[in-house]
Amino acid sequence: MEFSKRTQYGLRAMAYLANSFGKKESIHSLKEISKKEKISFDYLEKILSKLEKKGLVGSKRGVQGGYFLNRRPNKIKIIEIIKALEGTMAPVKCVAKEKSKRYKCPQRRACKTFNVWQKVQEVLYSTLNSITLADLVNPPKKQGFKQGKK
Amino acid sequence: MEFSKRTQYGLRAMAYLANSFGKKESIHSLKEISKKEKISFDYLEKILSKLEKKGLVGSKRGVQGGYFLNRRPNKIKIIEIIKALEGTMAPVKCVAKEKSKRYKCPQRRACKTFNVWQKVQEVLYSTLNSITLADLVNPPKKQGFKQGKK
DNA sequence: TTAAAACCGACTCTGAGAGTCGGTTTTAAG
DNA sequence: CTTAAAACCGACTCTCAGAGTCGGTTTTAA
Repeated sequence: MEFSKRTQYGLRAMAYLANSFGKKESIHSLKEISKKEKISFDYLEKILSKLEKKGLVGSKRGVQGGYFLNRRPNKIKIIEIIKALEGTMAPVKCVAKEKSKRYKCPQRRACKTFNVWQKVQEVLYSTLNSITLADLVNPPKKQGFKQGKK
Repeated sequence: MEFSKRTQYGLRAMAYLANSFGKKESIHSLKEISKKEKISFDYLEKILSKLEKKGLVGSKRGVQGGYFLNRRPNKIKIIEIIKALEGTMAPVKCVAKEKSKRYKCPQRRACKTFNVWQKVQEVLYSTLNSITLADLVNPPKKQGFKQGKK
């Protein structure tokens, strides 16, 4: 039950980009990000490429190019990033919201554990749906985030 | 970010045992459980063995033997089962409560994402800490569980 | 005495995750 | 117009934990 490195790295990279959003230099090369965040250059590339395809970041090719956020940090929910990289937010296949990821086990009807997993998903969802990149860069209070509704 | 089959199976088996707790036949053989829950006999054995070592289930050897819950279902929290099988409840290594599972990454101090993972852990913890096996066997309401505090 | 059960360690098999590599295209700057 | 810095892309390897199997040992009720 661990989030993949992919997701962890991706989130770090996004936070990095968010940190300079709106400022003078808000576009950053792969090289820079990977160096600063100590993430393998080649691997990070795949991650950012994925995030780009999902429309979360934009890119500019050529000299002076790099990546940047496509939206204001407070408009990018953490759950979007995680879903983009993890594919789903489901703790088990049978509760996946995405049709393609879901797997309905034969004994679904009788399954006593279904509700637990559903609850877990719900709670994860509502939590990560209520935090944005802006909250990371500029934490709301001394610690932690406020509880969000679905 | 999926819970392992191990955990999923384990929870199902526990729910199965909880279902007959207190009744006439509250001890069940591996063979029976694996058949009813459609889980590989050999694999389930390893799972129950683990749960036994953690004191969650008891066992009786020999003819007429089997497994049974060591405590009343309402005294067994879901989080205990998950921790026993998953090892930890941490979504990433750096927030693991268990010293042995924790990994403090070099740039911890500057990490903008730490709080998110901590929040996720907190929310998972408080959720699964508030649900017991009894809730599975006999769901509280038409659906879902009430929110629990840490 | 027998058969049903838990117990146990060692083994295999597989796939996803993590990371690497080589080359192509785009583009700002000199 | 040339060069170098960057994104882009597909194919490749490598590893390990998870999932499952197997063969044998011990315990115990009937």
